[in-house]
Amino acid sequence: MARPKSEDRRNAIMRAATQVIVAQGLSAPTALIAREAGISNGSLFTYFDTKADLFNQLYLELKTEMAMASLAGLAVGAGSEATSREQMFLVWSNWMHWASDYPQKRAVLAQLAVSEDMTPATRQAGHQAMDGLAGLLERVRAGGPMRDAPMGFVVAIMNGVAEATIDFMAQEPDRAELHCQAGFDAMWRIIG
Amino acid sequence: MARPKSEDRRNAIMRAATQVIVAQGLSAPTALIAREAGISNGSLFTYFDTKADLFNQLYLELKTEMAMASLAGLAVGAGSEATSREQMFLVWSNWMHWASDYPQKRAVLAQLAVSEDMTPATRQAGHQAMDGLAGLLERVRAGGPMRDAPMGFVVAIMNGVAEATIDFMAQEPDRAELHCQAGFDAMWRIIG
Amino acid sequence: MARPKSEDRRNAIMRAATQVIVAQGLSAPTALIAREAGISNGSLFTYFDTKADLFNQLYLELKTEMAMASLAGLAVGAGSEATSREQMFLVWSNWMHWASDYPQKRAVLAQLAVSEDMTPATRQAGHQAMDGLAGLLERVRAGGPMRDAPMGFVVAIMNGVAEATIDFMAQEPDRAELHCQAGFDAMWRIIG
Amino acid sequence: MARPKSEDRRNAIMRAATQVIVAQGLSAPTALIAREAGISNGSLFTYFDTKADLFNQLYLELKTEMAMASLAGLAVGAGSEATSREQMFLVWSNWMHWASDYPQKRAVLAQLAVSEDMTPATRQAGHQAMDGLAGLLERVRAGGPMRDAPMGFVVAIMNGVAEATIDFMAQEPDRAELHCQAGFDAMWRIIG
DNA sequence: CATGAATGAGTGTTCATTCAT
DNA sequence: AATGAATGAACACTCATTCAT
Repeated sequence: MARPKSEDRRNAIMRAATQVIVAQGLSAPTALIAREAGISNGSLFTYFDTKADLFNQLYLELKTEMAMASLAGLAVGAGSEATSREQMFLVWSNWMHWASDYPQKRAVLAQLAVSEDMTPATRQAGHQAMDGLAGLLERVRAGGPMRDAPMGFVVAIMNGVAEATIDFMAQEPDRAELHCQAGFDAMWRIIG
Repeated sequence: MARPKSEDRRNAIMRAATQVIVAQGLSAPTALIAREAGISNGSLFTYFDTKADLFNQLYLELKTEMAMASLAGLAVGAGSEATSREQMFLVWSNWMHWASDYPQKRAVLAQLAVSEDMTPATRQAGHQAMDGLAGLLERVRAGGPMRDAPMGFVVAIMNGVAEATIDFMAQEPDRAELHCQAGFDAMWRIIG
Repeated sequence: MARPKSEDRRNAIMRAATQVIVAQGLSAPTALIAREAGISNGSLFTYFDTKADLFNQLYLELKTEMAMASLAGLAVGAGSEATSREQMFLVWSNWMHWASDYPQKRAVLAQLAVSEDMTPATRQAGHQAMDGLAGLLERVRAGGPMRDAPMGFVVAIMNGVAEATIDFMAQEPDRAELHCQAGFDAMWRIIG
Repeated sequence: MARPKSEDRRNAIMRAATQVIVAQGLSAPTALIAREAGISNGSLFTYFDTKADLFNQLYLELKTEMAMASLAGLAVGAGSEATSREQMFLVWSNWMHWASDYPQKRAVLAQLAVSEDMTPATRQAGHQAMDGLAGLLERVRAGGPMRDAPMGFVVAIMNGVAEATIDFMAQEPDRAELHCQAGFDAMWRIIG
């Protein structure tokens, strides 16, 4: 089958896109991304049909990575001893630290999230990446002050608090853990 | 440089820019904005040096308008009889309803806020528009659970909750007042 | 009204397009046409929406010019003393000599005629340019051996003979008049 | 260079090229031709050095096929009983019907004939394919009204009439035979 | 100051051809 | 020889900005 499409190259493009978007925004030329990835400009299009396609896939990949990191260590079964609050804190902490550890990825994710050319399908798939959290969050909400609010509203607020927390952890790295905890407390006061 | 003869024309451009950005995003051509404003494409540049300049000024104008609307009816002196919570709710309610009444302006504001070409100066000035709230917010925070967190963090979280609330008021207009109240309660639980 | 769109520039583009197409064919870059016309590449698109648009207009212009030249001196009224044959020869002679005098225009016309991006509307309009000939040709056909063939067939054959004649006039310029006459005789034997 | 292993593959490419050119014109991608032929895009270039090479060979092949079909049944020796007119009509009829039977091949031939990248050598060879007709045509011309015109001129005119006839046979299939005859009559009136 | 034509750098994408497998 | 990924030149068209009128 001749030279097979290389997973390495695909990843290199993703990595290059992330860096270039951080530096230049979403309007960065595809040619620059290609160069950064060490391939020819034409080659980019054997891996992604269009620039928008690349962006959609990049969004999904980053979102999925973030979700996986956030959900790490979360017991899926019912037999867990941990309280909801403890579980929630685990997720929150994972989330915040992933964002702190990969500020570029998080920045690009934020830009892509508001980009015009994210497909509805992509957004849909992005939400699903967080599905592992759904049950837990549902249980928490049901017993808290927002029990009557729509789930989407709760999620949106949680996201808002999370974004703010991440920003401040980045702004004051020395007090990152403090902010992480403060953000969680705030969030918990809302829904827990 | 711009030495506008007509304030009307400047306003027309601002209004046109808002509409066009809603429809096409920030990459909308200046020529389209000019046409929508009923002027020639060249004329736009006698009112704004560059496209980025227009965007910066538009951002400031919208942000200021939002701030003015939010702060309406807020007693500036210390002699007010209203409690902090009551004052805060007034601001919150004003804010939410401005956003509901002018969804286009709010949408554009949101896009501009994350745009690469907002200058630091613009962002700075944008914050100042909210200065009228500073004292009140300071007082509230000082007595609440986030008394040890930096002010910016509190503001950021409040913004996050506000954005989520606005979105849901728009999504379910019939239950807008409910969501407005729920959003406020959430916010108050965090800082109040 | 600021600098008005200049007819001179438009003509310069048409002329440049003709030359460039002769040299490079229809796949010639628009940038080259622009350069040849002494304008910037962007300017070309203020006069023509697309490359195809330019080609359509060029086709029409050349076809019209050819038609005008061919019909020159043809009496339109019924009072003409000239026989049909004489009138027909006049047209034929005009036609052949226009093609001989402007070989580039004729060559470009031939290329455009078979181009994929000639609009049906353009072809339609192109036919109309020859309308002045319709009545005469109709009369000639009605009295000749092809009286029962569709008019379009007659026209097509006439065109075929004309093309062959033009080619040979160009190939042997010294005997151009001879070939012109021979071509006419051939044509006349078919339809006259 | 091409050292084809399989004549079948070569033919498949030729066939595919014909179909694709009909659908998309000469600017059709080689990759599409390859896919249509059931081979990889790279393989195409082991059979043909360049796209232009493929087109030249395709032209020759089609032209030769058309010539073979046209000359079928034509007695080569001098002993034939048939008159020149009868022989000529046989050729004409063969020609017209080949074009009617293989409209795609004929359409592609027409496109290639005016293509920029037909080499002089190819055109030369194309003419030779018709050599079998030369003697007959020569004899006809010598006794007809075009006896003084160059042979090439006669051929060109005959081609022109033929093209027109083919077009009309295709346009009105019901009256194809009529047009075939009418076309021949016209042609014969010119040279016979 | 208003107009809108002029400018030309910039960009996503295509595609003939090459070459590693 | 066959495959199909890699290459990179090419190109139509856009658009912020300038400038002649």
